[in-house]
Amino acid sequence: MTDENDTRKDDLKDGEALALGQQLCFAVYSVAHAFNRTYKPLLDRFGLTYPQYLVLLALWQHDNMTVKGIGEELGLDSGTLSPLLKRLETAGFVSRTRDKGDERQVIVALTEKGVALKTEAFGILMEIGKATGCSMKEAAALRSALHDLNRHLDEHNGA
Amino acid sequence: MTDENDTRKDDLKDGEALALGQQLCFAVYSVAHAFNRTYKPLLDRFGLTYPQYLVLLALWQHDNMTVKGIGEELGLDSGTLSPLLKRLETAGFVSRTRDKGDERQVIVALTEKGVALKTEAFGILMEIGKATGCSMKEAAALRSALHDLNRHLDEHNGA
DNA sequence: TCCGATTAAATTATGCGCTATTGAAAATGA
DNA sequence: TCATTTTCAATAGCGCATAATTTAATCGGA
Repeated sequence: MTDENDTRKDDLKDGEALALGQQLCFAVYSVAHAFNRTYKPLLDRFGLTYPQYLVLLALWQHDNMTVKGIGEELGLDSGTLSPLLKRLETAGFVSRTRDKGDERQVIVALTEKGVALKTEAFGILMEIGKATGCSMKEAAALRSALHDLNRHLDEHNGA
Repeated sequence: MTDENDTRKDDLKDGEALALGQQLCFAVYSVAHAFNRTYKPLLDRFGLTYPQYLVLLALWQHDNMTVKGIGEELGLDSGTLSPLLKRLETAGFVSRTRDKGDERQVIVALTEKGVALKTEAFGILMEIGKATGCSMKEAAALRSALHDLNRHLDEHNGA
């Protein structure tokens, strides 16, 4: 599959690029699923899904965000977030109120229960870091490589 | 968030483990989405979705697989695959026939159109490898690190 | 042979994610 | 001022992902 007659230097041969792109995207795909499966049993105790947890993570770092702000943070749009946030509201973790100044905007804020969950979740979710089986250094390097990859893909897409 | 009084050696401090696990899982989550967005416009030309493409990739490497076999390859179960394979069948890329020997099993095979797509898709999907912006070496290292991570997470889950 | 257990696939229900559309509120501009 | 454009959120429709249930076929032992 990689026997193309392409002898360019300083660049990927076409076949290699194809094979590698496939392997890389599939590896990312698999790991994303694996993370999901790892988090699920832990989050089930709180009645949370993984993306819901990501939204709470964002709010724990910076409370009172608009839907758009959360979307930019996580790379999601309102079509995904609106129903998700309603479920978080129903579950009592966040409140959704229209901004007085600009009534198009919905401000999402943590409730007391949502703030309390941060402390509660800390102890339980800690084991994920250990489940990765990585040393600090490895994990940091991997995270950095993923950020670079993300940036390149975004450039290729959006630009 | 990381100011725990934990001074263990040779292991992650709790706070660091939490922060890193979060950053790592979020980075993977983001890159998976980014890959999806990158592939989508290319696959749209063939009327394929990303997971459908992954199924075809598996079949291009090894034709005539059972649903279970495909599921093991991709980490998906019949709940995901059954409707997906029906759509691929409707689109004319694969055929689904019961095994003569064991009628519980459904053999998924490429049609002529499905085989032809491999050649056709090659040229178009090649640019993904380049979109990663990685050198061969970087990509290979990243893929390897992801495989390790996947293995660790799987061990942590299934054991 | 018959009965129970196991296996394979499909089905159902819930939730995520994207796109496109809608509708309302703001900002812009003649 | 009034009309156009832009922005933000919500909604509907499609497809993926998982768990739980259902149905059917195979295999094993009495």
